[in-house]
Amino acid sequence: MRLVTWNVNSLKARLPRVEGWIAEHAPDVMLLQETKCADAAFPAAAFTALGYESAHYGDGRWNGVAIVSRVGLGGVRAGFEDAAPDVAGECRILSADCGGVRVYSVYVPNGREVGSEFYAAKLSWLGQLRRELDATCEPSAAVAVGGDFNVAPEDRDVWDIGAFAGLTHVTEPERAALREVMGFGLTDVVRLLHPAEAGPFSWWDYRGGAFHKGEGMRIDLVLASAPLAARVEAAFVDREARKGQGTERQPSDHAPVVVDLSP
DNA sequence: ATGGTAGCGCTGCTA
Repeated sequence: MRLVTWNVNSLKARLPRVEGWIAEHAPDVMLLQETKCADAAFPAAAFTALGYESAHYGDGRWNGVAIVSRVGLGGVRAGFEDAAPDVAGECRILSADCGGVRVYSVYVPNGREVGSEFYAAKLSWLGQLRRELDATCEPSAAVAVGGDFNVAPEDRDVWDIGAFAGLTHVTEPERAALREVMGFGLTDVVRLLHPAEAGPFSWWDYRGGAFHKGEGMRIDLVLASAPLAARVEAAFVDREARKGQGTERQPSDHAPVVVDLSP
């Protein structure tokens, strides 16, 4: 089973690229983030035409998450089961059962500035994610939590840690909150299969030619429970999908993260 | 050089 997570930065703007990527890479389950559309505008028919079921949770201009599957799609839950008041109201998590795996598509808040109310909300959201897992699944089952975490787990997951002094995505509280999520019993499977290298990065700023300068970050993750992590045959970032700046159809600023699982 | 790009949508916010 091929499981993919991809922050598409507007599904409307990216649909041709997403369709093309599906045709070329034949994913079984795709976790999408930043669809930037309302449920009524979600292009479900485009996925149906390709042989996929889909579910979406979005309310308009920002955020929005989706799950697309050709191996079944049931038990869909939009949002947190028990949303705390400080994390309610944004469409950032969607979960479902696909091919025997409980999958979560997550879009962690960016945090904006360290110390801001948005930064506090990001830490709170990650805490809520851990509680969601505790309440809705078991680490002994096949569970995958994939998405844009907006946290670089280690210093080597950014191009130059010196450039991040005082900035979000690399602070210890963010990393500690991510570790709390993983403490549920989840393994970062790209890191599992790439134990010694920097990155591989999954996001590059649109500005300043960051992609071509290698100035990226690894913030899109697939976290798997132990039974699922044991099935990982490959885990990689498709950098090709980040290319094509200046062409008619722009790429997302994120590349797909691909995980291949044995039956 | 306090910039830059992309998306949404029409003014400025978000990333």
